[in-house]
Amino acid sequence: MREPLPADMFDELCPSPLNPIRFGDKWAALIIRCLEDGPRRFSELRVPLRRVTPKVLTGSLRSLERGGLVRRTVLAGATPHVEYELTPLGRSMLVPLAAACAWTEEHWDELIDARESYDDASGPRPAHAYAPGPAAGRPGG
Amino acid sequence: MREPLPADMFDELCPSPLNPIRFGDKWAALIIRCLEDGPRRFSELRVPLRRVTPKVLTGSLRSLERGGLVRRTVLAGATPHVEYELTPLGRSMLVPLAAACAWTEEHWDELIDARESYDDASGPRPAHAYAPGPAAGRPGG
DNA sequence: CAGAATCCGTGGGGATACTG
DNA sequence: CAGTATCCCCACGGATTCTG
Repeated sequence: MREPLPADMFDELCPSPLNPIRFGDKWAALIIRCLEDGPRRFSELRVPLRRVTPKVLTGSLRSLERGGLVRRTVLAGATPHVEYELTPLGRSMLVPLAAACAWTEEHWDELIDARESYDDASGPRPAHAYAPGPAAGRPGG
Repeated sequence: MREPLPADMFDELCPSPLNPIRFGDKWAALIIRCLEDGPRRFSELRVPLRRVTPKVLTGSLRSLERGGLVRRTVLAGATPHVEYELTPLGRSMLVPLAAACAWTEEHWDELIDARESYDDASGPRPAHAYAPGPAAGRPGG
């Protein structure tokens, strides 16, 4: 709740297009995990999410707020101070999110192998190699 | 298993951008539900998924195949005959999919209300009305 | 600190028409 | 029947720069 978020909270291949299950937009699931232990400031979020530009992070947070999953609070004071926290609705989403993460973790190797063998088989092909990646992002792990 | 898929299997607002949980691309979750009871032919899938153009349906099926969730089988014969079915991996995905659907169904009203009040509050605003819809689709119901 | 403004590339996804 | 082939649009998301 009070510990700062670790900079290496997520590894570089996260989110991955291999994961078919996605919560919100590309970064939403990661944001939700960052808020799991209590409210966080914008700049706190930027630490584990340093690969996300401020514009994109803001957009993602606005989208979560719009969906009722996150509440944005402007604290009074001389300098800007904004906190983001999960709403009860957002918190309830941790359940299916955990289920999705568990599934992904359990089947990660199969997902890798499946894509590899598909691409091996259809890559060398001359025509109709048609291989559109899924529009998916890896939620958590 | 043998009953044809009903044309009204999904309602028109499905998938909906209100749902933050998404499996694969826009139509993947619907396809998976269509395959739940056994293998289906391309034209069988087109009945409940009649709003999806053949090109897009093919793309979605290829993506599922690439991810190892669906197997495509060309049956021998004079006229083209292709079947799609869930792999064990695809079938295992029914579990988190069901969890997601349950969550969505349970919180549907809250999702609607949240967006409505957000848009009511920020819509009339002059500047920074910044309201980017989430890149999400409604999985099942 | 917490963003906003601007520019821009990529590709998902729809419409339409055609084919082995 | 089971797709392909084109064309097109625009929303997502990244880079960069600027500000109350």
